[in-house]
Amino acid sequence: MKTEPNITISDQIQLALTNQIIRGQLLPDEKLRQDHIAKTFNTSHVPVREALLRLEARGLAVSIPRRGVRVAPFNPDDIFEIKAMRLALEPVALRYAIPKMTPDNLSMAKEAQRACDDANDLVSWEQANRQFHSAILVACAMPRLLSAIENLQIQSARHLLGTWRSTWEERTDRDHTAILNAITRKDSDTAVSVLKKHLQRLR
Amino acid sequence: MKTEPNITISDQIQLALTNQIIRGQLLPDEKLRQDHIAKTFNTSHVPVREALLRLEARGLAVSIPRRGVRVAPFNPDDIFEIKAMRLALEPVALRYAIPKMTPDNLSMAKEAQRACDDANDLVSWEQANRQFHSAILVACAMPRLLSAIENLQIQSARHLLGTWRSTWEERTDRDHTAILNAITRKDSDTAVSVLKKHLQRLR
DNA sequence: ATATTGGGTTCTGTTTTCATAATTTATAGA
DNA sequence: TCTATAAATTATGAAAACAGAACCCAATAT
Repeated sequence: MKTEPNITISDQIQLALTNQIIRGQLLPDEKLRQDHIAKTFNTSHVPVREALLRLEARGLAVSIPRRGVRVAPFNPDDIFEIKAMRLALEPVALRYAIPKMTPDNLSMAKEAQRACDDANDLVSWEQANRQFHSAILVACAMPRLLSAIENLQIQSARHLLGTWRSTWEERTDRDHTAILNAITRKDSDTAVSVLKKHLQRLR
Repeated sequence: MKTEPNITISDQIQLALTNQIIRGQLLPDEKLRQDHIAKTFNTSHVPVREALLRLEARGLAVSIPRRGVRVAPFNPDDIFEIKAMRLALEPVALRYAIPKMTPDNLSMAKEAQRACDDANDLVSWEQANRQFHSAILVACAMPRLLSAIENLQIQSARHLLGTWRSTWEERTDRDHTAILNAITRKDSDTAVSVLKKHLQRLR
C-alpha cells in the first residue's frame, strides 16, 4: 500500500517555496517570476502560477494582477496582527483539544518538546517549536481552525528566522513543560492561561 | 480615470462561483468540472482551475488531486467550528476597530442596518447582515483578520441560506442597534459582549 | 446475482504556444 | 541635463493541445 503518490507538481513547488520563504532564502518583497521558478523546477510556468496562487492565499505572497507576485512584506503591524490572531485562536483550539487528547497526541507533543530542548540551531528549534504547538492542538479536530493556526505559525516563524537569524542560545522552554503538565492533568484553565502568556511574549 | 480594469478572468469566475455556492445554486458535494465551467464562461479550463484553487483556499470547495473538486460539504461539526472561530475572531477585531472607527465607518454600518430592517427576503437580508458585520470591523485595519472573518461569514451565510431557504419573517435586529449604540459611545466592553451573545445565537 | 476484467470515455494536470500588458532601453525634444 | 516619447524586451494571463489517471459500462468469470 503506497502513500499518496497523488502529489501534484504545483504542490511540490508550493512546499519548496514555502520553506524558502520561511527560512529567508527568499526575502520580503522579492519578485517571484513564473518562468524563472519554472526553470529551476524543470516545469512549465502553469504549475508555478498555481503554487503562487496558493502562497498568496496563505499570506506568504502578494500578487498584483498583471504585475506579478512578490514575497509578502513584513512590517510591525503585520507582526502585531499575527500575534493578535494567534492569541485569539490558539487558546480556543487548545480548550477544545484537551478533552479529546489521545496518548498518541501527548507523546507527539513530548517528542517535539524534547526536540526543542535538543536543538542547537535556530532553524531546527523553530521546526520543533512549530511541531509542539501543532501537536497540542490537533486533537480539537477542527480543520479550518488548525490550518488557520498553522499559517499564522508559519508567518511567526518567518519573522523569527528573519530577525534573529544568527543568534542562538540554548533554551529550555518552561512554558512548554508547564503546558504539557497541565494537559496531562486535564487542567484546561491553566494550560490555556500559560499558552496565552507564552504567546503574549511573542514579538 | 478607470476603475480596476485589472480584473482577471479567474477572478470573475471565482466571484460568480462564490455567489452560486452561497446561494445554494451549487449544492454541497456537487462536482465542479473544469471544462463544464469553462464552457459556461467561454474560456479555457486554466482560469477555471485557478478559480477553483482559490475557492478551496477559502473553504468553499474541496479538492482531491486528480479526482476533481467539489463544493465543500456541510455537517454539524463544520457549523460548530465556524461559530467557534467567529466567536474567537470577531470580538478581537471589534475591540481593535472601535477606537479607530471613523464617522464614515459608522454611517456605513447604520446604512447596512437599515438595509437589514428593510429587507423583505432572506437573500437580501443576508447580504445586508454581512455588510453590517464587516462595516463595524473594517476600522481595525488588520487585513488577514478581516479576510479570515469574511470567509467565515460567507460560510455562515451559506449555511443560513441553505437551511432556512424559504422561510422569511421580517425582523428588527435588536443586537445590531445595541452594538451600534455601544460603538457610538465608544463603549467597547458592551459592544463586544453584545456581539458575543449575538454570535452565540448562531446555529 | 455478484465480482472482475477490459476497453472506451471523460477529466485532470501539464506543456506548448500565443496575445497583450508592463517594463526597460533607446531616442528625440526642451 | 532632464523629460517625454517610441521601440524593444520581458512577463503575465489565457488558449490550445496533449498525456495519463480516473471513471463508466459492458462482457465475462465465479
